[in-house]
Amino acid sequence: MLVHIDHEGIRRAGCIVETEAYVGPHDAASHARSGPRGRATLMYGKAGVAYVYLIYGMHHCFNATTEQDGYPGAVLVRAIEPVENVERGNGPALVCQALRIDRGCNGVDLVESSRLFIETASPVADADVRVGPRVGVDYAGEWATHPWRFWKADSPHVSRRPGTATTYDPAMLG
DNA sequence: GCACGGATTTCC
DNA sequence: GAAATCCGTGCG
Repeated sequence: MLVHIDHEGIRRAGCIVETEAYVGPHDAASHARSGPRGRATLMYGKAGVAYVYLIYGMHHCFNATTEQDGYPGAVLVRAIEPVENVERGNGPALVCQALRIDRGCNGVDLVESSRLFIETASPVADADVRVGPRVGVDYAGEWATHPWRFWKADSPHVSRRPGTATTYDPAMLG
């Protein structure tokens, strides 16, 4: 569950039901593809940090950094199931809109922070996880076909996109 | 310095 | 199917 407490102390939260992984310097779909510069610098830093960026000049996307310090990685939160003071969050930009997350949250340590963090609430069983190609990264060639999008089966809160679904196999993760 | 396009959403 | 709308990246 992703939790954000805004400037007025209002707590908003939702269970994460859809994510995408962006891993490694060679992932052509990742912002880290151009090296540890600019906004992607955070992806090269330590894990557990909020990476929030502006997309299409008007929408925000929230990521949590992953992997070891020096090796780039992040998980994009694409959808949440409303839990507290949230109406809808079926899409990366809508997640940020619903939780009032913007670039002011960029760089926040999700482990240490008391205003933006992730809680383990009701984990999704492996059997309910669906896997497919990432969305909106067709420009990335072969990397666009990697099955690095994960969502909760039959959840009405995942972003509405046509997607080839396979079941999740924990062994597939290297 | 400047042109180009995007990890999206919404409306025609 | 296309617009809305900034900023990082790439190239000069």
